This record gives sequence, C-alpha cells and structure tokens, in this order.
Amino acid sequence: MDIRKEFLNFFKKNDHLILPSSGLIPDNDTSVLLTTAGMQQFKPYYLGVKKPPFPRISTVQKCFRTSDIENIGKTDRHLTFFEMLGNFAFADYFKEEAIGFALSFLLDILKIPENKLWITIFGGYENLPMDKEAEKYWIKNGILKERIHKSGMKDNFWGPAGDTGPCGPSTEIYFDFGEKTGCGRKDCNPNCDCGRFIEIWNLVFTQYNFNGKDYLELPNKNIDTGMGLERIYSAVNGSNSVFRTPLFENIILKISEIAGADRGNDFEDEINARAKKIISDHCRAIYFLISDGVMPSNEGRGYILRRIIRRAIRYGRLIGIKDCFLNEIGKVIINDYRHSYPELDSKKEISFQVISEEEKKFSNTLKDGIKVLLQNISELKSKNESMLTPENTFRLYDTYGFPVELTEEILKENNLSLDMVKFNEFMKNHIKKSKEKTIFDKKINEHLDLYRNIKSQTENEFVGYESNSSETVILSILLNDNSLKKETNELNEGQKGELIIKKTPFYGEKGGAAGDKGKISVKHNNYLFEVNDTQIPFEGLIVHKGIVKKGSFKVGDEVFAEVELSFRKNISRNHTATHLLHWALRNILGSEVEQAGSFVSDERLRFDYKVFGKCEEDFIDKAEILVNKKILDNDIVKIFETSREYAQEIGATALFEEKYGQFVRVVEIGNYSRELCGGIHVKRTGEIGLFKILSDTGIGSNLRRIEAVTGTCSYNHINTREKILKNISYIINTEICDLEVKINELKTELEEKKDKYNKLLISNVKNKIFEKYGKQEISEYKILEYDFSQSGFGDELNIKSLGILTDELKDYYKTKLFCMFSNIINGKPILVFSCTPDLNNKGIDCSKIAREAAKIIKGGGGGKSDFSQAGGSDISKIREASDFALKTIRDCLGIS
RNA sequence: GGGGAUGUAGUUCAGUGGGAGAACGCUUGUCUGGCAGACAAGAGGUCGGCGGUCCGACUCCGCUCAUCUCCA
Repeated sequence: MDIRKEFLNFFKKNDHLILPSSGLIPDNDTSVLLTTAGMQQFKPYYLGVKKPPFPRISTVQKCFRTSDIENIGKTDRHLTFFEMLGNFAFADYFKEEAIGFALSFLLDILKIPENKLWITIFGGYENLPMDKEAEKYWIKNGILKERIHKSGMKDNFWGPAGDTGPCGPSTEIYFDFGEKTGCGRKDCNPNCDCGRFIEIWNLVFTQYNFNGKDYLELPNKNIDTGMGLERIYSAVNGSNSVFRTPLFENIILKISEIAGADRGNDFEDEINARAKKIISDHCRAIYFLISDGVMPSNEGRGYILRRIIRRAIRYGRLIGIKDCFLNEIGKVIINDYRHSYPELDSKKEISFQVISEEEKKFSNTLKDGIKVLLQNISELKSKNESMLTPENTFRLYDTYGFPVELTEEILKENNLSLDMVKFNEFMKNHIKKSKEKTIFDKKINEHLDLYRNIKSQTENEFVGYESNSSETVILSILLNDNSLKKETNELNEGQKGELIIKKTPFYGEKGGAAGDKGKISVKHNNYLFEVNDTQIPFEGLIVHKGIVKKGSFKVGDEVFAEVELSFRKNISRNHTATHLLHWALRNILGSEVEQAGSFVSDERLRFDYKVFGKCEEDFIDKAEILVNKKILDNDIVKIFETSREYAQEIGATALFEEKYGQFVRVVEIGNYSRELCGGIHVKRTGEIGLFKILSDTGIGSNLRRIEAVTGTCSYNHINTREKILKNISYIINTEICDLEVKINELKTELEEKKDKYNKLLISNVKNKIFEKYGKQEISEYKILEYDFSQSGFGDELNIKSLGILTDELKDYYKTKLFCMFSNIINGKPILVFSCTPDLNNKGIDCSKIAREAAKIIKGGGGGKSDFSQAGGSDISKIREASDFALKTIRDCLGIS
C-alpha cells in the first residue's frame, strides 16, 4: 500500500487542497536552516501575514531535523530526513473534525486495529485548562478513557515559536507494539520511552495567542497536524522499526552488499546494526538535500550536509567499507524515490559529482588531523606519558575536525590512550558557550500585533501598476518615536511615522525590490509628508514610512499621493536588468544556475546566484555583453496575469513570492525571459540604458554575487572612469589608447633606474668612506664612522641601504672591522652598527650597543650580534649616541 | 548566531619586534649514456587586506576578507 497516495486521496475527498512539498530550504524564513515540519511553508498563514489559498490544505512534506542526530541508529524511530504527512486548517474545522479525520484514516483506510492506538492530551498547566474538548471527541469516537493519557506543557503544548505568538494544546496518537516489546512494566504508557509505544500523529490546535503574559483565545483557530511516513509504515507492518519498512528495504540491502557477504544482510550485531541505520538515514538525507540545492560548505545548512556526509563515511569504514561508496547507495535511493520526488533524478549528476568531491575533501581533513596527532604522539613518547591531554584531544576534534573515535584508535595502536570523560566535559562546555551567546532575531515579530490590529480594521488597495498617483484618504497613522511605535490620530510637523492610505500608488518592498519613495500632500494648504520607504509588514497592508515636512496629518484627511518618478524609473531599470542578467547567466552557464536572492534599489542591483563547478574565466564579460545586446534590441516587456498552470507550461521561472495564488503575474521579455514577478518594470529593454557590472564576488561556496548599475548610474560610473583616464593621459602626455604600453614602459624603466641608482649610491657612498678611511688592507682594528645626515644623500640611505653598504665593506676588509653609520629618515634619527664576525669573539655585540645607544636618542634598538640598528626621536642627540657607541667599542677592543 | 585554526615564492611549508627563507618546481649554463641524472648561476614576494602601537611590524593589537573546523 502506498500510504502517501492514500493519505492525500483521503484528504482530497474531505475537501482539502493538495499542495506539493516545499523544498528543504525554507523560503523567506531565516529563523530555521532547513524545513523541519509540514506547517513550515504555511507559517505566514498561521501568523496571519498572508491569506491561505484555501482554508483546508494537505501535503506530504520533506523534512530534516538535526535535533535527534545523536539518537539515530540507537533507536528504531529517529531519523534526520523524513516525510511528514499533514493536514492543515485555517479558521475552518477544529478539534472535532481533526480528531475524526485522523481516526478515520488510521482505522478505515489503513485498517489499524483500534486496540493498538493510545492517545495523549494536554492535561493543563497553571492558568491553562486541561484540553477537555479533545478528550470528549476521542471518547465520542470510541477511544477508551483509560487509553487517553494526560501530559504537561513539554509534551502536549505547542509554541509559541518565539517569545510571543500563536500556540495551543496538542494531542498525540501512539501505536502500541504490545506488551512483549519494551519495558514490560504494568503502568507502561505512551510517555515511556522503552520502545513499546511510537508516536505516529501529532495534532496541534493553535487556539491561543501568547502576548508574553497571558494566553488569549484566538478569533481564528487553526489546525496543524503531522504524521511521520516512516513511522506509520513501521506501525502498519508491525515491524517496530522505521528501518524495516519498504522505504528502507533496498537501501539496507545495498549497504549490506557493499559491506561484504560475511557481514550478513541484517542487524545481527549492535555496531553493524547502528552503522547501517545511520548510513541509510544519512544517505537519504544527503541526496534529498543536494537535489533541493543545498551544497556542502563550512557554514549554515551546507555544513549540516557536510557533517552527515562525513558521518556516513565514518560509519561506512566502521563496517569495513574502504572505497567511496555513497554514490552506490545514492543510485538505489534515487531509483526508489524518483517517482515521488523527480528532483532527485534531475539533479543526480550534480549529486554524484558533489559527493565524490566531498569524499576526497574528507580524506584531506583526515590527513591534516593525522599529522597533528602524530606530532602529539611523538611528544607524549618523548615525555614518557601515556595519555593524550583532554585539551589536545578536543583541539583535534574542534579545530581539525578529526573524529574522536579515530583519535582513540590511532592512540591505541601506539599503546596510548585518552580520557573520554574529560573530552565530553570539554564538549559540554563548548555547546554551552555556543548556546549562551546565540541571540534570536526578535525583530520579525516585534510589531506584528500592531499591524495585525490595523489590518483587521482597514483594507488598502495598490493601484501603482496603472498609475503613479492617487487621490485618496488616510485610514490610519503610526507614530515612530525612536524604537517606540504606536497608533495615533494625528502626526505633526517634524514627526516621523507611517501613513496607511486607501488607494496607494506606492510599491512596497517585496521580492527584493526596494519600496517606492515620494510624497503625500494636501493640495489646498500645501501640507507635505515625505515618503522615504514603503513596506508591506502584512499581506494586503501597505505602509508609507516618512516624516511630516509641513503641517499635520489626521486620520480621515483627504490627500494626494504621488510616487517620485525618477526613483521608480531607476528601480524599474534595475529590476528588468536583473531579469535579463538572470536569463543571460542561464544562457551562458547552463540552466542549473539558480537565483539565490536579489536586491534592487534605485542605485544598483545585486544578484546572488548558485553555480556548480568551475565557470569559464570570462563568463562575466559575456553576460554583460549579452545583456547589453538585449537592451539594444529594445525588446518589449510584457506583463500579464495568468493561471499558475499556464505559467508553468510556458516555462516561467518562479522565485520566492506568490507561490500558491490562483493567478500569477508573469513578466515576459521578448520571447526568451519569463519570470513570475510582482515588480515594476520598464516597457521596453532599451529604457535600461547601459548595463555595467561592477563586481562579481564569491559569497559562499558555490554562491556568487554580481553587483551592477544601469541608466544614469552606469553613465556616471563610466564617465567618472573616463575622466580619470583623461587626466592620466594628460599627466603622462600620452594618447589614451597608448596608455597601457606607456605605463608598462615607465614602470620597467623606473625599476631599472631605481636599481641602477641604488648601486651607484652605494658605490658613491663607499668611495666617501674610502676617502675618509683609506683603501689599504688593515692590520689593526678599523672603526668606520659616518653621519650621513649632513651628507645630502637624504632619505635614500635608509637602514636597508646602509646595511648593504656595511656588508660590502665587510666583504672588502674581511676582518677587524666595525661600522657605525647614522642618518635622519623621515625626521627621525637612525643608527646602524655592523662588524666582522671575529669581533664578536672579542666580546662585541652590536645588538647590545644598539639597545644602549638608542636610549640616548629616545628610542629602541636591537638586531643580531654582527648587525643591528637603532632608532629614536631626538635628532639633537645623534652625536652623543655615536660617541657613546664609539667609546664602548674602543673600551672593549682596548684601543684609544 | 557563537567558538577554534590557517593565510609567507608556482607548490609544500619554516620563520616569537630588527636587513624576507628552505625544499620541490621553473629558467639559463656546464658536466653526464638514459630511471625525478650531477653541479653551478638566476628569476620569482604589496608576508590575504585595512588601520593601530612602536624609532622599527611577516612577527604585537583591532577590524576585515578568504579557507578549514567544532557547536547552535
């Protein structure tokens, strides 16, 4: 029996709209990394931010949870990836029907015997009453009262998701595998985790709104239910394990086959069983994640993927699989699931490639880790110790990603050990630290109640597609005073706030396009409200943020709203250009290029996209050329509303917005680009003007960002650069077209001259020294001293040049030589000391001399014993410092 | 979102405040009967970027970017 089909059929018959599973990457929801529940894609409906397309919906949803990752393989019911069957109701049916539907499906369709079912309900907590209604309907449907178990907040109350918001009691259906399974205690009940009972279906009744203090009854109550597909299969065929269901049969068989015949093909020993469960769970997750666009990376959801890939490989090794094996299992998974999830099949090439690359990367990580571990081991051995410190054990794990079990294994081979208990303490500490400092982004819900309230009283209409202005009336006003936001009747001159008007031409920020700017005014008295930004905090509610420049505004005032045309025009140019760019990238790099996000402002456009593998070097240039070609073609931009089915048929790319509305808005450019989009666009591509890409940078693995400009901005950009070119051409007196060659020439010439000059300088200076001290070979100690601050060589004789000079002199005289040179560089005194190595044996230490001499010129110094330098800030003391150094050397060498 | 690590020559990496190094690779020359031949000379660096401390920063401090890694 295909339970997926039966489930959807059942709810379709009961007037539910059947929707497809959303992807594992949640749209427009930054609060979670991956889709964790069936209701996730409907969150805006639960919060009331958007209207559901139908009051009753049912789905089979792909879900991924990491919260139970440690339990996987240990139990027979936990999974990271699973399918969730769910039915949802928005201000429609409530507890009675929800309970009725659930029971009817389990008993009539799946034919589960009634005596196998147990129920938990919310038993009440503090001010919250027990859920007597739920109990009543269960009993009414024939469930025995002693089979209904009461639980507290933790088990049978859901939400709110943040600090405030919708929440309510839940009721859960458990399947009983019988007294023989589990603990065998007489009072064993669904809350016992011995394995006898498995939770199969959770019905949540969002009944209250928690405002941080009280639980208030919601006017519109909702239903949210979820039943794990794998669990219900295990109940239906009585196997008491999600891994012994048709969903896992082929996968487990394949793993056994790869692991070798001697390992058998079942869960005969504990390690073997656990490894097979983990590998099968993780592999399913891996291929589903990749096919939904998650790529392995070192952060966020990509990192979750990388982690489970590595866990799967590790457990593979544990049961004797040496080679890369994940793709072998992947083929089985794709084959098993491709009818229900065609994306697995269409993305399989990419999946296989990604996986084999990850397998290689992991072996690199292991190699690095082994290097560090071997170092630790040799240190331990040299110290005659037998236990790796917990610090080092943890460092290997935390910093180098080296699995502890592997550390333990390698230590054992060397007759060493580690302290697992202490390691776990480090781990606990680490987890605690990460949790402590994590701050939730509360802003999303901050003023939701306020807007919800306004929305319930007013209705405003967007007329901006047809016109740029409207005569209308103020419906309500919000006052913004720093962080405070409240409803008011009047907004006075100088005050900041938000106006809500009946008919608005202003486009609110949506789909990555910035909101309109403009003004709202009263004609007869010139009162003026300047709109700086337009937002949509709630579907159907458009608010105009800004400041009162003149006069005051009251609720009920008749006003004239007018969009700033040049601002809107710039946004339109950038928005249409974004569509062209998206099309061009797909054209050049292939259709697997996906838009990952975009932002359109009046000044520039930002386009984030996912690529896989290496791109050609010049694809950015190509994209720019292609977009500009389409602009020159001056193609017509056609905008029309149509049915979702038709849009799909003509291949329109759908993004984040407007997923399930009956009608969708399609923006079509020429006969090539079609995207679902609610934005405002130019009428013909020619209006965009020059399209110029400013930058293309990597912002994550397989994720890149293009920033570009159009219209007046690109003109200004090019213009500024041209002016710079003109200036340069004027300065070096060369035609612009010859600049490149000329500058290269100048550069090499300069380098050559610098080189020559330095050599000349040194030899010149050397001659000066010879003039003063003679060229003849020396039989006794020679002290060369020269203050170049008076010589006119200036800054050219810096520490480095003086160093080279002393080297050449040392080369010349070979022995018995001491050099001491000084100069003023950048207004600061410097001293250089250098001697032939034989003087070191006489007790001369240049670095010591430099340190002492530096004190005199108010600075510091040091270096090596045969070469040192000192610097300071007091120019007037150079002579004194030199004299000090000279005296020290003479004393040391015993000369006068 | 919070920790840890790394970033130096084409590559792999040394370098604990004082004139940027090694090995391999590359170029050139000499020797050599072949397998990664031997010897010599040479080229190659904004020490990831920006800022600060200091007479002086590859080195210390702050920020930032990239890569790796652990946790949420």
